[in-house]
Formats: sequence, structure tokens, C-alpha cells
Amino acid sequence: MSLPATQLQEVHERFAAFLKDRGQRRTPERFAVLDALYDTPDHVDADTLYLRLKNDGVRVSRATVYNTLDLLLESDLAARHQWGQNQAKYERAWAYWQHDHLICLDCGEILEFCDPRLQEIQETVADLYGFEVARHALTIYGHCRRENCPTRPETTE
Amino acid sequence: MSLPATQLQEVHERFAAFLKDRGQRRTPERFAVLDALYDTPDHVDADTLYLRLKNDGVRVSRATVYNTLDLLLESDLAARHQWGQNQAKYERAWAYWQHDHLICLDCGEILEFCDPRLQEIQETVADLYGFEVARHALTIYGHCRRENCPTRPETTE
DNA sequence: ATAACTGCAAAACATTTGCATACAG
DNA sequence: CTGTATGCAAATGTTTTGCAGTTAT
Repeated sequence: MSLPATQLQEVHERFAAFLKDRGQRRTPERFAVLDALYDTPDHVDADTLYLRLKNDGVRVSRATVYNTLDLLLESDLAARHQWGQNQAKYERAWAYWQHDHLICLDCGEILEFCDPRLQEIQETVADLYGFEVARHALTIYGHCRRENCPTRPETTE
Repeated sequence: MSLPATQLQEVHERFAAFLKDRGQRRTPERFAVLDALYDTPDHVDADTLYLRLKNDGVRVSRATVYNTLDLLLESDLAARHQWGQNQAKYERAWAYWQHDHLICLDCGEILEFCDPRLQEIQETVADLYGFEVARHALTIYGHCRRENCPTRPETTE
């Protein structure tokens, strides 16, 4: 579930350095949010993270959770995905680099994959349009063919 | 700006067929929303579409705009993008097929591109995970290098 | 005729903001 | 000490919903 202690420490140090660099405080709340996110193997929304922290006896407000998540995004320690039309999902993004997502439209299952051709596409596009590429987000939607996919569409056949 | 009349008619017919097929009514409001979307060469949010219609003297409510946009999505006549964390953007998706987006993080400019390797990636992934792929969404974020990019970050150099 | 659709305004929901208080540096 | 961060609750902004009245079929 969680990352090995060495990597967790690396992440802490990176966040601390980022904050120091910007003249921002290293508060216990911020590290609590960082830890809660890195304790999550998949994708969480801000409110779930808030509730989880609260439940664990950590006193943080929703405002701080949102604020900290923004800082984590800016420091490349987190990634945000806007899959539904409402809640954003967050995931840890350090020691866990570049991957993309495959989502089942029936059951919502989210799989991760990585394809080197995306790197090539990025380079081609960067060249073609004179862009300096920062990152990309690819999501493939489809239907998983598992028997236990809970929401199979009305099987017409 | 707008599509040639023949294609617009094709789109109308397709929407009419879709609605008929589902036993839903072909109301003037629905076609007004369809036309307003297809009159947009780029990406619009629902509220802008609503205001534009209202301004053109078409009596539609926001609720109908949202409802109709959903129908257009379901009939593959429109595509939705969730780029910011708030407003969704819509674009026409017929006679204008499969393309992806390149967004400048500084000025927000949105470019479109198409790369055949994405098709290959989709196929590989479909194979690998036993998915039947429906569609994909790829967005590349970066910095356009235009001199007139209005929000160049503080050029440190 | 009659079920589906519409407009309107209120509700819902995630996220942001303002301000008095707390605390890291 | 001082300015930055925090918690709380109220505000915001987008999308959804309920309902009485309309309208396509």
C-alpha cells in the first residue's frame, strides 16, 4: 500500500525543499496531507482524503486539504484527474512516474498502462507546433470483458 | 465557421434518428442547441451556449441546454472535455472526427492534432487488457513559444 | 389525448474565500 | 515577533432537480 520508508522520506524532503524555496511554511497539516495521499495506492478525491484524516484523528480543515493538494500539484508530487464531471481525483506522482489510464465505462474500473509511443507522439507534436511539452494525460475508455464486471450493459445478444 | 449545409443536414438527420430510436421527441429546442453547438468552431461551455441562444432570441432554459448536450454526447454528435476544474467544454464531433488537444499552460491556447500512433496504442492496450475500446482523450500540456503568448511566465532568463 | 419536454427557481455539490486565531521561522 | 497558515462557515459557480404548465406525436 504505502511506499517504502526511504522513498517516503525522499518525498518529504522534496516537499520541504519546494516549500522552503517558495518561502512557505512546513506545517504539520501539509505533511499530514502528503502522507495521506501517499498512503493511497490509487485515486482519491479531496473530500475522502479530508474524511480519512479526520477519522485518523488528524485535525485538518477541508480548506487546508485543498490548499495542500494544490501545492503538491505544483511541486509535481501529485497529479489531478478530472474524470467525472464533478469531483477531481488525485494520485501520488513521485517514484511512480508517467502512466496513463484505461477506464471501463460499465463498472468504472481503472487500469494503468504505459506505452513508449506516447513519448514519441509528444516529441512529434512538440516539434510540429513549437511547444515545450510539460506533461500529458491520456485516458482510454472502453468496456472490460470480465465476467464479474458489475454493470454489464443490457447484453442485447 | 459553420459546416456546409449538406453536413449540417446530415447531423440533423442523425440526431432525429437517434431520438426516434429512443422514443424521444424531436423538439425545436433540441435542434436549436444542436445548431448552436455546430455553429461553434472550437470549444464552448454550456452556459455560453445558453447565453448565445438567448441572445439570438431563442427561448431555451439552461436545463434544456444541459439535457440536450447529454443527448448529443450519447449520440456521439458532441464531445465533452473537463479541462479546468470547473466548467466543462463541449465541441461538435461529427464530420470532424478523432483529434486530440495541445494546451498552452501560459495562455490557454488550444491546438488540435492527430497522430496515427494513438490508434496503435489503443489496439495494443485493448489486446493487453482484454478491453473493447470505445474512445480516448489525450491532452498534451506545455508552453507555446509564441512571442505574443499573453501570459508568458516571469521570464527568469 | 397523453406522455415526454420545457422553463423556472430552488437545491445540490465541489471548491474557494474571508476573517479571526494560531503558530512556524 | 511577524507574516503566513489554519479552521470555520459563508460564498461561489456549475450542474441537477422538482414541479406546474406545454407540446410533439
